[in-house]
Amino acid sequence: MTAIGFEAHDHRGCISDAMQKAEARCLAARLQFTPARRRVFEILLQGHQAMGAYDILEVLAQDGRGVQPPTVYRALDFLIRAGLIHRIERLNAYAACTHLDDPENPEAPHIPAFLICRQCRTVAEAEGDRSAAGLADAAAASGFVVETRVVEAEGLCPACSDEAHGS
Amino acid sequence: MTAIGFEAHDHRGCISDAMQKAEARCLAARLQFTPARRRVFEILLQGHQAMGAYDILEVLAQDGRGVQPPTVYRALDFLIRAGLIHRIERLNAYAACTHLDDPENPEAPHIPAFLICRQCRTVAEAEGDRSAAGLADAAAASGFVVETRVVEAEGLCPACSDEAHGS
DNA sequence: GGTGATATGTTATACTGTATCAATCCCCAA
DNA sequence: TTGGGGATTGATACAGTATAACATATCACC
Repeated sequence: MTAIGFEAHDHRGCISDAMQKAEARCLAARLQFTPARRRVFEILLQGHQAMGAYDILEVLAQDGRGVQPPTVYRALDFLIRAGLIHRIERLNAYAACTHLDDPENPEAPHIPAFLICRQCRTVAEAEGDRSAAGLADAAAASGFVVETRVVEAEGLCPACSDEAHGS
Repeated sequence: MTAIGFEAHDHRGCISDAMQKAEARCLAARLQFTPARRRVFEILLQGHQAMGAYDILEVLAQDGRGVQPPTVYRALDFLIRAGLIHRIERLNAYAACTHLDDPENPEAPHIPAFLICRQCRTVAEAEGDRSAAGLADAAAASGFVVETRVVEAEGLCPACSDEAHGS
């Protein structure tokens, strides 16, 4: 269970890697990875931060593109359906998926669990399958049919936590 | 792990029970359970459904009270801090807590997990401590300090599921 | 009775998301 | 080549969710 996002890494490579994987994924699934969608994905890759739809809108505006909310929401919808990004319910925000690998089974949407720093908004993504086990039990016991899950924790990331302690 | 909400029960008794427990809890914690707060809690107890803040506002309006959004949000904030209700992130909605018991340790906020029916909006609340275990592992591994958690599953409750199958 | 903390009233506004309809693009078959 | 149909984008307007800011009132407590 790795939690990318709180560790130093080659960010430029990380972005281009993700873009390539996204390309491959859309190609394989016959999804149209259009410029607008590509750009929104790129913006979300810039930090490992959650961004609101209107934050993205601002960046797009700086590009000189059309800047209506539906444009952004459509791109976000697409990226979510394609499994390239996730919605962070707690923040009403969106973050790029950091588990684009899985060449074996690219279709299977994983069950993500998020660690959200309330201070710097950095989001780390962990596999949440184990987290989901308890839910599955409760659901099974009551006859509830689970379709989607949300597992999120909010708190302080290592860096902001250190800062807070003045260390 | 019981999931109240999908089972038949004495609803009137369920409401008055909850009100009494809430009274006791606020008294013990020296919190002011004012009429406005009491009324909002009561409204949320009416169904085991999640209600939006503006849904509650409508009901309050029928009472002939002041009907500004801040009134409702303040009451909701209070009830959440008091542990009497929970916010359902997935729905931007609020639901009364169904685990007001725990006379041993009323202070300790439990970790709730919700089963949300996307059709009838009924919300069942299960203990989510096990669900949180996986998250705790991931957090510990990366040095993340968890403060709050969100564990929610959306799907079909037994009744709506049966309906869908035309049985 | 005075005082400070808590709670409520009121107005305005910010933030988040969607409905709707028109225009465009692009693949592909006839 | 042409045109038909699905998917995408543009653009306007609006719906739904939440909070800022300031004034007023209430209450516990001294």
